[in-house]
Amino acid sequence: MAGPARLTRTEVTDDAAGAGPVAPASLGRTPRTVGLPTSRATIHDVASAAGVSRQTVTRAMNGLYGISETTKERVLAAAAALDYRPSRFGRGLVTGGDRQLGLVVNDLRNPYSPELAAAVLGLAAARGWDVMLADVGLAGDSDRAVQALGQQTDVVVGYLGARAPEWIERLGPVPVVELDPAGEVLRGAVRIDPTEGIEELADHLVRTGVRHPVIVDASDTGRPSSRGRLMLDALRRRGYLPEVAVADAPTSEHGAAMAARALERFRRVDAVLAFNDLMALGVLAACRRAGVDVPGDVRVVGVDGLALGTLVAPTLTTLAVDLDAVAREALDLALGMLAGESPRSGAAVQRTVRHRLLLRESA
Amino acid sequence: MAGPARLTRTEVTDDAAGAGPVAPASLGRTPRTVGLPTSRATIHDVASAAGVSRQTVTRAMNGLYGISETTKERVLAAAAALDYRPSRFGRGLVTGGDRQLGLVVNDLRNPYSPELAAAVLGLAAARGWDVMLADVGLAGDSDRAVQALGQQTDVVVGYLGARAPEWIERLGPVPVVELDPAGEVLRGAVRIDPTEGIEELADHLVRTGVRHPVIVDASDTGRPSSRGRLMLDALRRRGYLPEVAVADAPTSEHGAAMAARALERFRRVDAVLAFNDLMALGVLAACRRAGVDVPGDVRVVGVDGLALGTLVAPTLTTLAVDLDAVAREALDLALGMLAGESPRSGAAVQRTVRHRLLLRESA
DNA sequence: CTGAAAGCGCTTACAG
DNA sequence: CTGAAAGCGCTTACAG
Repeated sequence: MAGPARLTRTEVTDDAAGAGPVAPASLGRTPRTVGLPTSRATIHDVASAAGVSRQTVTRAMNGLYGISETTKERVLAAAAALDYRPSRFGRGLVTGGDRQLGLVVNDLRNPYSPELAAAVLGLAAARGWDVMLADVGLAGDSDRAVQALGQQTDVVVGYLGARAPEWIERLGPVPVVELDPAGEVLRGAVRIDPTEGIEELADHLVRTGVRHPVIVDASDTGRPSSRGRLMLDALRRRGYLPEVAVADAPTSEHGAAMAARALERFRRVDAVLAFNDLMALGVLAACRRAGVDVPGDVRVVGVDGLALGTLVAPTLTTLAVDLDAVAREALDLALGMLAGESPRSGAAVQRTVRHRLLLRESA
Repeated sequence: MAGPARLTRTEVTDDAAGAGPVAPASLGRTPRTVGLPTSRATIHDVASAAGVSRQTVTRAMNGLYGISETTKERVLAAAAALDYRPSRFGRGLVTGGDRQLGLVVNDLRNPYSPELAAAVLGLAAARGWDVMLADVGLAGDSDRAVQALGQQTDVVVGYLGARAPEWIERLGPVPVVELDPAGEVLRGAVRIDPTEGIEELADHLVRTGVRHPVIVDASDTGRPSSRGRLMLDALRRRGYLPEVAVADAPTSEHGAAMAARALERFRRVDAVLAFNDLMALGVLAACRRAGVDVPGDVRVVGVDGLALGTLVAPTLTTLAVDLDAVAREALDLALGMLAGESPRSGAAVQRTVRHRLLLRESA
């Protein structure tokens, strides 16, 4: 595999600027019309340029009735000449503006995030909402990103993780719907509950004759995750004594490494339950390298139900979460909070979406 | 593989509302304080509730100097009691507000989109910009989505595809930077040019002794894409006579289907160049099913450089795009246009980022 | 068909 | 430390 080579070679073929001498600071902005202010044109500028009043400009710009074709054209021409763009603030102040939804994801590079975002975006678009996105895994200053989101939007939905209490405090009165909350629910939340799915899975393992399952877990505390503990419980109740390995991050690399070690140490392993699909993909890779057949020798199961799981061979059996349902419940909750059903100091409110066993080829 | 089972079972454990009798319409919103208007509280409401003037409220809310601790506390208490949130429009009108970047992606479920979005988001966050996202592949009404984006943001960046001219027209004076433009550049654009990468790739195929390459292309016109034609040219100039198959969408399924057919019809195929990584992943799957070894029997190459390509076996050789560079050039261009370097009627402006051969295991 | 007035909710000088 | 005034850029009634 090639190393991280420098990929960039950028050629600039900038047709417009950069050729002539540098203009003095006061002329830094190309003046479109002599004598015009350098800042953005306002409705006022257009009105005086076209020789009409401000509300005539409004009529022309917004295609309203009650304006003659000729004045309309004159106004539009003036607007175009001035590069006029109505201010979203001026307009929003009087119209109320579009509803805006702030979506917090943890890392867009983790394939789970875009699948969730797609679900939220689709639903939001259908309702005429705009969506502002913040990635707290990517942003250097995630505090600022979250705060900005709160200021620019009507409601915030997303993965707040361990810092939820702090961020919710910072967000103040903004309605917040946490997705898959880690701790206590302060405002609104959509829980994603694997309990039943794990029971289904455990039954499936028994049914298919698995004898020595292993759990490849992940958590940043070093101790098993709650999901991992549920898996362990479900297996123990069925008479299994599974090993549990805990990685400090749920990446495919960690999944591969832990699976490789498990295969080496416990020759009789015949099933691996991974914390999520990404780790399970790593497990599949490790099996391949070790010459272990999946699902013949070892069954492999992930959690999340990513589309990604259908692109590999064998395709990945998984505890799937219906992200459209998560998005639906989240927006529904958010709308309710916005309407005042659960004010700031009101009781927390939550919904639950359950994982479901999605049998594909790997188990 | 399991069919599209219904994944959702949603249980509502809504703690707050829905228990008591339905309130009459006029009381639909829980009144926090008797006699208060049902709409959102304004700075005015807080001022009169706290018995101070509006700018004292501003001071308290924004943590400014020149306010006594006691009045500050009183104001903050009143604000909390009223669930007061400063209006983004009122504030934006006077402060100018945060810069906002509108990002247009084509389909968040295609792994290319989130990788691009992550790059743009990271850069935007570093500069203190907010990002609004529109998915024109997902949105029912993509026209509305694009227009809304133009109204709410300072600049629009993204994949406009075939409808670019129409949307740019609709966006009016909003600075627009197209990514990988399909047609003529009307405003600003970052081109992604595979020419050199394809030459590199063709040389690599010659060097590794490939004799019978096949191109698995995609385009919605039925005719080869420009990328496909470049591949064909490069191979012909080296004495190859490659078959070209054109799918109507660049999906892994199509990649698999076309590869399967090619492997069946042309037994001597020893390399497949796919339109993109997603198709190449399908090609890998088809090879596996056909019992064909990659890269031993057939070499497989994609285009894009998705992280996904490292999760499969063998890992995918690809013509990679440096999306951080794309994002950087796009924001740079956008900033320039915003500063007035390329006004509406000015010359179009563009940059170029080149693909680069990224050798992994599959070729 | 067009314009003078009022006001949306906030902040920024400026007085006191 | 606090408030009266002005104004940000727009639209919505209301007159003419």
